[in-house]
Amino acid sequence: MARSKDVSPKCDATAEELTLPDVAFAEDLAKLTWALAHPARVRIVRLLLDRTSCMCGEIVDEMPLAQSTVSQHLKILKETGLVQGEIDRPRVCYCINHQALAKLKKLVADL
Amino acid sequence: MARSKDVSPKCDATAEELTLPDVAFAEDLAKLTWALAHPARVRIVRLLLDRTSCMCGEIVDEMPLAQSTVSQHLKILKETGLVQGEIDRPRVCYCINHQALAKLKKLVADL
DNA sequence: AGAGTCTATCGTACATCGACGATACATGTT
DNA sequence: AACATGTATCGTCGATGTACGATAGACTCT
Repeated sequence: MARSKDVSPKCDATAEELTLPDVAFAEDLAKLTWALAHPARVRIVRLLLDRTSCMCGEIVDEMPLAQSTVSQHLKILKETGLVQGEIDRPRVCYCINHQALAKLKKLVADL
Repeated sequence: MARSKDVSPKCDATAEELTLPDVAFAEDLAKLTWALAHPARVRIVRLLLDRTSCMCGEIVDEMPLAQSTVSQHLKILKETGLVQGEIDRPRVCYCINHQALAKLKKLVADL
C-alpha cells in the first residue's frame, strides 16, 4: 500500500501522470499485459519488431490461424495501442508503436 | 521470423533454454503476462512487493473483492509461478517469487 | 471436545475470449 | 462496369474468466 497514494492531493489534473495511484497503475499495466496474454499476439508483435512493418497478409501467412482470427488479434493490439495500422488501401501496413511498447517495458520494469 | 529457429538443430535437450524458439517464447511470455492481465492481480503483486510477504487475509482487506475471488487470483498467480505460498496453518503467507518475476521482466525487456 | 479463525474449493451465473466461415467494404485492374 | 484483392466485421459456437455465497478443511485456543 501507499506507494504514492498519499502524495497526490488531487491538485488539478495530470497528477495521475506524475504519481500514478496504485489503481491506475494496475489498470494500465493489466491492459497492456493483457494485450500480450496470448501467444498469437506475442508472435505478431515479434514479427512486426523483426520487420519494422508488415502487411496484414504477411502476418496471416506466418500464423496457423484464419485471416479473420488474425484480424481480431490485430484489433486488440491496436486498441491497446501496441501497434498502429497505416491504411494503404486495400492493404494495411502494421507497425509497432514503440512508445507504447516502451511504456509497457517501463511499467513491468517498475514492478 | 527466424529469430533463432534456424540455429537449433534439436541437438539434445536444454536447447530450448538457450535459444528459445519463437513459439516457445510466445507461450512463455503469454503465460506470464496473462498472470498480470487483471488489475486485481497486479495489485496483489505490488502488495506483496511492498511487504515482502503477506497473509492472505491482509490482501483481502486491501481489495474490494470477496475472499473467494482473491483466493482464485492467488491460485492463478501461484500456477504461473509468480507468487509462492508458505503454509502456516491455518494461515498462508504469500510472497513473490523473485526469480519468476525476473524472468517476466527479462522476457518483456527482450521483446 | 467444542468454538473460533483462516484459507481453499465447490457450484453457479454472467460476461468475454478465441476460433472459424461468410460476408461486406474499399480499392486497383482489366 | 465488372472483377479481383486485401482487410474488417458479423454471427456463431464452445471454452474460459470473473465474481459471489456457501461450505469444507486445518489449525489454535479455551
